[in-house]
Amino acid sequence: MGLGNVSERRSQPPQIGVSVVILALGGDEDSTGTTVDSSDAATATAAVPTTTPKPASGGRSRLWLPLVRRVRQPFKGMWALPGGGLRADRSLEQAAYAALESTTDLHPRYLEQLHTFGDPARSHGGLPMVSIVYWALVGRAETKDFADADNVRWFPEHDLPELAFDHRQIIDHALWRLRNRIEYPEVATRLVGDTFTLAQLHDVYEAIAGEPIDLANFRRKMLASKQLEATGEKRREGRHRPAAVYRYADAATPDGTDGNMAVGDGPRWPGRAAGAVGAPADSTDPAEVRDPSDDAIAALIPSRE
Amino acid sequence: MGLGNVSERRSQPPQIGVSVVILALGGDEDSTGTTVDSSDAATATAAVPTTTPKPASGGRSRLWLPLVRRVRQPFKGMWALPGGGLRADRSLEQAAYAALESTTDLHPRYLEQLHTFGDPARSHGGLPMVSIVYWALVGRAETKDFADADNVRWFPEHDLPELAFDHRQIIDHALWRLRNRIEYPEVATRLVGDTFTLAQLHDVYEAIAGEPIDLANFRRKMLASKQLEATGEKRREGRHRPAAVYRYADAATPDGTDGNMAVGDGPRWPGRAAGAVGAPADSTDPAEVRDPSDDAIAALIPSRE
DNA sequence: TCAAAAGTGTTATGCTTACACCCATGC
DNA sequence: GCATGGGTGTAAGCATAACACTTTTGA
Repeated sequence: MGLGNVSERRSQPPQIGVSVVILALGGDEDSTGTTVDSSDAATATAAVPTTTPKPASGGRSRLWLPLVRRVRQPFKGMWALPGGGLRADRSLEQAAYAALESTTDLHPRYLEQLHTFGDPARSHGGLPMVSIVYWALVGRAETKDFADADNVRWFPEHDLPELAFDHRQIIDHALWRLRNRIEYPEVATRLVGDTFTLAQLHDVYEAIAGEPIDLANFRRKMLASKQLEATGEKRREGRHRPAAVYRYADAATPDGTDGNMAVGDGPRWPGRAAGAVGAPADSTDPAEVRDPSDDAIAALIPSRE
Repeated sequence: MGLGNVSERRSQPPQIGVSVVILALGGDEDSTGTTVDSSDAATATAAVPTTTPKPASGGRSRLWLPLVRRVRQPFKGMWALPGGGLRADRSLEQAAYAALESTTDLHPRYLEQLHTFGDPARSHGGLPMVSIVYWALVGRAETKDFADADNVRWFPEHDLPELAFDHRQIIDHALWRLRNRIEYPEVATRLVGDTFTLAQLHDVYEAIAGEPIDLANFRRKMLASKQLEATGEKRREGRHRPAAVYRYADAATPDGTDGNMAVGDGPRWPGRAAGAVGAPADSTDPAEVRDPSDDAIAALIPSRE
C-alpha cells in the first residue's frame, strides 16, 4: 500500500466498504451435514459444534454465520465478515447484496442496514475506512451449498473464532438487532421459509431468544395476532401426528406497499428501496411498525388500537 | 462543479457526508409566528420557538428542529438538515458533532447514529453521495441562542417546510426512532434536563408520543420502574403546590461503563465511543437494553426478570 | 377559602403464565 | 394400545386504563 506516511493517509478521503452479517438457522450438532466440517480446524477454536448434544425441550436450532478468511494484511489469515467496496452507481443495498453474493453465492431473504462504523481507529494503520454494515438472513436449507469452500466457513453464533477488525462487536450488534426484530414477520419468515408449522416457528423463536418459550402460549399468541394464515396443508415433521402448515398473512403495510426490505430468492432489487429518493428503506421505517407492543411508551398511551 | 460528465462522475468514489437531525422540546404556541405559514414562510426571518419561557406543566409541548437554508445548488434556497463532510481522522460521531456545532452552536445532549443513506438517486445529478445521519437531542433552554441566525430556523415537527433532497424522509425516520427510544432514560433526560418533576417528564412523554397519557398512571409506572430517584427538592412550576424533583437513578450499564452515547454540555467525546476499536457506540448497543419490555418476543419468555 | 396542581386509591378488564389435559397418528 | 408430539382449556396473578378522590400550596 504505497500510499505514503500516516499524515498523508489521514488526508485521504475515507474509503467506503459494505459488510454483511449473514445469519442462518442450523442444527445444534452437525445436523445439516452442511455445517462446518471440522477438517480445517487448524486455525480457530474448534468451530465444530458437537459440544452440546442439545439443551432441553426441543431447542435444537442454533444460529450460524459464514465468515471468510482474509487473504491480505491486516489480519491476514483471520476470519472476517464478507464485504466489498461501494460503487458509486449502486445503492448501498445493492452493494451489500453484491458483496454477499461474490463471497458466498447465497441470496439473502432479508437484508437490513445495521450500522455504519467509521472510527479512525478501525483502520489499523491502513486507509481510513468507513464500513456500512448490513445483516442478512438466509434459510437453513440454503446453507448447504457451502460445505467445501475453503476460505468460507460457517460458525455457530456461540462459538466464533477470533475475528479481524472490530467484526466481533459488529456481529454482537447484529445478533442483538435480530433478537429485537424477530417479532416482525418479515424476519421470522426468512428464517423458517414461506410455510411452516407452529412447532417450526416456535423453534426459530427459541433459537433466537436463546430461552425456552412455552409452546402452548406461543401458539395462542401467534394465532391471536392474526399474522398467520393456515394453508390447509398438513406436514409430518417426525413420525407422528402431522401439524397444520401456516404462512404469514400477507404483510402489506398500511400504506399499500408490500413488506419492504424482504429480498426475494433471486438477485433482484426491491422496488420500494429505490422508489422514493433515498427513502429510508429500512425496517426501522415507520410503516413497518404494525404491532407497537414492543414499545414501552405505547403502554402508557390509553386509547391505543 | 467542473467534474466532467455523468459517466465520469459515476466512476468517482462516493462522497461521504454526515447530517444531523436535531430535536428539542418547545412550546406549542405558534410562538413567534414562526410556525411556517406556508405563505412565503421561506423568507420570514422570525425565528426560534423563542424558547417559550415555560409551557409550565401545561402539557402543550412540541418537538422542534432547526434547519439550515441551502446556499448552493442543488436545492439552493431550500431548507435542509445541518451537515458537513467527513474528515478521515475523525470518528463519525465527531463529524456529526462538528457538523452540528458549525451550523448551530448547540451542543447536543444526546447523539445517536440513525441510518446511512446512499442510493445513487439521492445525488440529483451531483456527485454520488453517502450520508450518514445522526439524530440529536438538545434541551429546550438551549434553543434560545438562535433567535437571529438568518439561515437557520426552528420549525415545529408537525409543520415543516418543503425540504431539500430526501431530508423529509430522514426526519420522519428520526422521529420514529425517537418515539421508540424514549423509554431509555438517556433519551428522556436529554430533553428534560438532569432533574425534573414528574409533570415535566410527563410533558415530554406526551410531546413525543403525540397522545395524551394518564398522569396518575404515568406517575405510578415511572416510580415503580425504580429508574427515578428523588432529589429531595421541591420545585414550584406554576403558582401552586410545588412538586417533588427527581433525577434518573444513575444509569450505569451492567458492564460498568456509564450511560454511553450521552454527550455532555461541552464539546467532548465520550470515552466509550472511542474506546473499543470501532465499537458500535450506538444506543442499539446490547448493553443499553435494560428494560426489554419493548420487545414483543420477550413477552413469550417465561422466566424473565 | 378557593383554584389548581400534586399526589393516592380503587376497580374492571385483559393478558401472561404455568400446567393439566385431550386428540391424532404411526408403529 | 401406546408413545409422541399436536393442539386446547383454564385458573392465578399481574399490569393497565380510567377516573374518583384527597392533599398541598399560593393567592
